[in-house]
Amino acid sequence: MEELKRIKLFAGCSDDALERLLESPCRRQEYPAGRRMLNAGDPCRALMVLVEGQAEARMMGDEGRELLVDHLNAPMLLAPAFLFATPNIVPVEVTAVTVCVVWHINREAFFDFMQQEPSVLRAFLEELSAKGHFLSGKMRSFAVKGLKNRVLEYLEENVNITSVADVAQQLGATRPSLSRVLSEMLDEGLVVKDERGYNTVPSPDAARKAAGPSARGRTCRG
Amino acid sequence: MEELKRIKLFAGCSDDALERLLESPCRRQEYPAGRRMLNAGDPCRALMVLVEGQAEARMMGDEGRELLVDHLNAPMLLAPAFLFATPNIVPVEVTAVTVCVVWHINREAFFDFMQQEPSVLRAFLEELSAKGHFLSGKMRSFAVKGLKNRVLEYLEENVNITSVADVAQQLGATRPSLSRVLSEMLDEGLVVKDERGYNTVPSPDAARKAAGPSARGRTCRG
DNA sequence: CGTGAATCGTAACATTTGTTACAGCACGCA
DNA sequence: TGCGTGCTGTAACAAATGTTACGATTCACG
Repeated sequence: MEELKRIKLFAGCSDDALERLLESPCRRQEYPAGRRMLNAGDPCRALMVLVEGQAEARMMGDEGRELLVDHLNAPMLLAPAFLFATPNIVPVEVTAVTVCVVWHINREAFFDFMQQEPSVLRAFLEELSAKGHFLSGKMRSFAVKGLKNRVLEYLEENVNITSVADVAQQLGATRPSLSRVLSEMLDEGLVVKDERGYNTVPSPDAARKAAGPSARGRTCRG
Repeated sequence: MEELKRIKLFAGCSDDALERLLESPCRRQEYPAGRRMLNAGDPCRALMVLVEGQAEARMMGDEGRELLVDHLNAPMLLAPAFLFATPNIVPVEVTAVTVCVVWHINREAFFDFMQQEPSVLRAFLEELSAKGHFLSGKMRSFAVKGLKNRVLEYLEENVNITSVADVAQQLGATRPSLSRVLSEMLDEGLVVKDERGYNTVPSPDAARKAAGPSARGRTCRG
């Protein structure tokens, strides 16, 4: 239960309330590194709390395409957005990267628990909303942005690109394509490259200067 | 209040409970056809219930690209997934197609209301989960599917394609591109065209036969 | 019956991204 | 040191999609 108290969802509730929740059918499960914890299409009938370890969420597409959707680092919830969905299935597969510890908490017990604990309800709603924000941002990136703009977005939201192959999976592109685009963006002065990998330019002015006056004010797509 | 009772969210709660909710700061607002009801970037501090009319949710991208994300037909909630989000902003713009009537319900009052009414809490969680499902499905389509597969997916989830220009916006493609792809899919026997527009083939066997033996078992990507 | 608006199909070309293949380079290890 | 391994950059070609433009069709309306 000390494990569970580390997650934001349960930060605001009392110890005995949490203990009462754990009297419902729950289980604590360990997964070895590399083990698949959720398959795409699996039903999701329990609240899954990753309390230890790191995992990855991947989405499979036609023709063998694959997308690394998210890095999951404890403590956090797994697939909270699909717990109360109909049909009650997860669209991603979740794989343990390191050894993982996951609590499975009975859904109906958790529902009653939320109704009694305002802080838990609030936190869970915020969690779902964050997921919605995350997913709509991803959708926006893939639907209405080119690869170059996805690269810029990635560099704004993350740190340097140290592994081109890794980031290519997250951006839904192939490694050679991302490598080529990064080379072009280097020429255009949109990114820089140092011993720590690719990164955004230190100052926007430098970027404009490097790209030349003719490129001023345009977005990067040609 | 009779208007509000038509929505599934409030189907399971008593009349006087709903009346107490409406004693909090609420307002009922009418929008003329064509009026923008939510702008991308707007904060979302009230639960918005579309009780009358039809609207559209659009997402803008760089370089003038635009995506028709969803058709909104009363009765339904507007942007429920962002009500409890931080940052509390909506990523889409919502525009009235016909005259629309929208109730704005105080967020905190609704929060307390959910805590007292299990059926409302359950319905709201299901609503958020459905949104998550919807968004992850969209993301999947755009990230790991080609346009032809998006067309097939659209035809499975919807009716015939009667307006190429309309559907192109929903699929994140240009009208000429979708038109070309539809022509190719006609040749390949993946879709049929009649007086009601494009549609899926009546039976999968017919599709395989039309595409020829060499195409058997392959996904459609050229 | 004409006419203008809207929609559609289509063609030619440009841009983006995928595919495949290969060479360079760093790094660990025998 | 020498060798294999993994990651990267890059080139040449293929496929997918965007861009622009034009003609055909339909349909409401005068």
